Amino acid sequence: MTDVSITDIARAAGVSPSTVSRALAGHERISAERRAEIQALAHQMGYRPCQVARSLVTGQTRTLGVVVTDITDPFVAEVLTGAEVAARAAGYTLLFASSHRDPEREIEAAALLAGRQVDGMLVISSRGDSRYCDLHRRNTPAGKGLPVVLVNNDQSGPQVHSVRMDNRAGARAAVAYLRSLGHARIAFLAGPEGGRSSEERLQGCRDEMEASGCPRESCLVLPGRGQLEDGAAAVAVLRQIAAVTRPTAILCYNDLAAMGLLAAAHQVAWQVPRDLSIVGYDNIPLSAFTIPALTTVHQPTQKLGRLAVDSCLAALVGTPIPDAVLTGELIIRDSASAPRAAG
Amino acid sequence: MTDVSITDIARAAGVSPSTVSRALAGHERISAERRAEIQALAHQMGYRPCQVARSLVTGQTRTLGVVVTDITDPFVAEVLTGAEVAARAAGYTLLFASSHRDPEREIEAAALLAGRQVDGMLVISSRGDSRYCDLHRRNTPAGKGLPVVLVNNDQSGPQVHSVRMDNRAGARAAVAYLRSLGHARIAFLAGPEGGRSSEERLQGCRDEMEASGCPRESCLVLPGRGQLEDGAAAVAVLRQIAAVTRPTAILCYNDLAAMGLLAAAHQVAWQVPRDLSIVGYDNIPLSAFTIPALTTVHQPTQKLGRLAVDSCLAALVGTPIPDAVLTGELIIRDSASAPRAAG
DNA sequence: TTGAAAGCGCTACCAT
DNA sequence: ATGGTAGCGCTTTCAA
Repeated sequence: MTDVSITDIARAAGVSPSTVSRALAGHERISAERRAEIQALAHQMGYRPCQVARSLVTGQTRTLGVVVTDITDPFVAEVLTGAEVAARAAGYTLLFASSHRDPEREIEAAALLAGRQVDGMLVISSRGDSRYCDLHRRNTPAGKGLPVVLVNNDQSGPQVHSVRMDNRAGARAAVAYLRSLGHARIAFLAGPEGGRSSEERLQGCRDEMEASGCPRESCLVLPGRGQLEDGAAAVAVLRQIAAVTRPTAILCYNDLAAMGLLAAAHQVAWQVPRDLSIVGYDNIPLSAFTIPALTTVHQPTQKLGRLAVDSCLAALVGTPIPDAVLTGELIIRDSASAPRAAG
Repeated sequence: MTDVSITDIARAAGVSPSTVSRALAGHERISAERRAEIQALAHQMGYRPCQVARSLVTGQTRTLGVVVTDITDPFVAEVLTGAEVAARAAGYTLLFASSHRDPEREIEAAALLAGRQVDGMLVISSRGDSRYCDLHRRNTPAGKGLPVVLVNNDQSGPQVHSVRMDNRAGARAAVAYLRSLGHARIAFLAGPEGGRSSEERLQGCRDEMEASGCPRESCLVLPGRGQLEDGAAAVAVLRQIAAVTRPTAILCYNDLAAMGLLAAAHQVAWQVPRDLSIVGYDNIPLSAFTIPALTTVHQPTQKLGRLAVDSCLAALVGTPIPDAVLTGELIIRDSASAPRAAG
C-alpha cells in the first residue's frame, strides 16, 4: 500500500522492524543515536506510515465522522470550520457526509460513517431521532461504544452528547429588544419542523411575550424551513392580514430566512425597518452586509464546532465532559426599529 | 475492532472464514443456499465489515480526500455538495480538510489526506502550486500514483487533472452585456492573487473591451480576495476618482464580493444600478435575494463537483477522461442597467 | 464448492 | 536496547 514500508527501512538500516517502529514512534527506550539514524533514513527514503495498517492494530482510526444537514447553510459551514480546526489540532481527520436535510438520509449517513470505523461522530444540526442510540453501541477501541455528539439537538442519552445554544434565552433577548422598541405584535418565522432549536426559540418568544405583559399565544407563528425561500411565503401570509392587526416585527429562525424576508418585503415595497422590523438568528458573516444590515442573535458557531470535537474526544478517552450550553448575544444593527405607528 | 468478525460467523455457521468472505462478497462460486444461509446469519449477528482490514488487503480505502480553501464560501460549499453526492453514489466517502485560504496549509492538508491513504484527491478552488505533482507519485493500489483533480485551477500534469470553468468566456459575456448597456468605463474587482480564475476572468474582461472597441487596458482592476470585505475597499478607491472618469460598472470576481460592494455602495448612498452597475460571478443561491437582485454569471457548481469526482474515479481505474471545461451563463437580474449619463 | 494458509503493514508483547 | 513473533480482520491464492 505504501511504496516504502517499515520493513524496507529495517532492511536498509540493518535492524528489525520492531526497532524501526519504536524509533519512529519515539515510544520505547531506544538509543538516541539509533533513533536519529533511523528517523533520518526513514525521512530520506520518503517513508510515510500506512495509517490503515496502524488502525488495524491499534483499533482506532483517528478519524471523526461528521454528518451535516446541508453544508450550503452558512451556519453549518461555520460550525464545520470550527470542528475541522479542533479536530486537526488533535490529530484527527474528518470523514464527511451530508443528509441533504433529509432525516432518513441523516441516519443512513451516520451508519455509513460508523461502518467506516470512525472513532466518534458529530452531527451538525441533527434532525434525526433517537436512533443514534443504536450507533453508540458500536465497537470502539475500549469497547466503550461510539461517542456521538449532536450539535443543536440534544437527544442526550448514553454516549450521545450534545453541544447546543440556549435558544430560549436568545429568542427572549431578541423579543425583549423588539418589545422595548414598542412592538406589540410580533411574529416568529419558524425553522424546520421537528427541529428542536426552532421549537425552543418559539418558546423563548412566548416566554418573553408573556413576561412583558402580552398574551403568551399572541406570537404569530409562520411556517418555514430556515431557508431563503421562506421569506416570500411569510410575506404572502402577512399581506392577508389587515394592517392594524398585522405583526410589526418578525423574529426569524435564522439569518437566511431573514434575508429571504428582506428580499420579499422589498418586492412588495415594504420598507425595513419602517414597515416591518426583522430580526435574524445566527449572525452569519453575510448578515452584516445586507441592506439594511441585519439585527440578529449571534451564535458562537466556530466555538460550537470546537466544543463538539472536544466533547467527542473527551468521551473517547473515557472522561466525558458535561454537555455544553452556550449563550447567544443580540447584535443590534439596522433591520429593526420602533414600529411606524405605535400600537 | 468490530464486535462480530467474519471468523465469528464462520464458527457459528460451521464453515471456514474464506467461505464466509466469499458468501458475503457474492464473489466466487458458492452454493446459493450456503450463501443465503451465511448472509442471513451475518445479518442476524449484526455483522459489519471492518473497512480498515479490508483496505489493508485490497489496497484501497474507497475514500477520496477533499481539500477546500474555505467551506464558508458558498461556491465551495456547493461544489462540495455535488462532490459528496457523486462520491457517495460510487461508494466513496470524503475525507475533509480545509486550508483556510492559506496556500501553505493547502499543501499541508493535501499531504495529510494523502497520508491517510485516500484513493484520490479533490482540491476545490486550489491556490496551491505545482507541488501537487509530488502527490500524484504516491502509491496507489495499482501503483499508478494518487489521482489529483483540481477544481478551478488547471495545474495540469501527470495524474493531475482539472475540472474548470471557461472563465474567460464567462467574463466576456458579462462585459459584453455591460457594453451593450452602454458602459464604457468598466472595472474588475479581482479575486485572490495568484488565483487562476481571477486571472482568466480579467483576461476575458480585456478581451471583450478590446473586441468592442475600447483599449484593452481600459479596464480598471481593483484588488480583492473574493470576500464580502472587498466591497468597502473598492468603493473607497472608486470615490477617489472624479465622477467623469469613474467606472460606471464593475464585474466582481464573485457574488460574495458583489454583495459586499452592494452594501458598501449603499453606505455612501450610491444607488445600484443607477449610480453603479454591478455584476457578480457564481450565481450562488443568495444572489437572487440581494437588493437589488444580482446580475451574475452562473456557474454549474454542483455539476463541477460531480465532474471532479467522476474524473478522479476515472483516473483511478486507469481510464482518465479529458479535463472538463464547463461554460457559464449570464443571469440577468437587476443590479446592472444603462449608465446614468451616457458616456 | 470449500478449506488452509499466506500476507497486507504495523504495533506490542515477550524474550534476550 | 533490540529482535522475534503474534496477530489485528480481511481477501485471495492454491489445494482438495
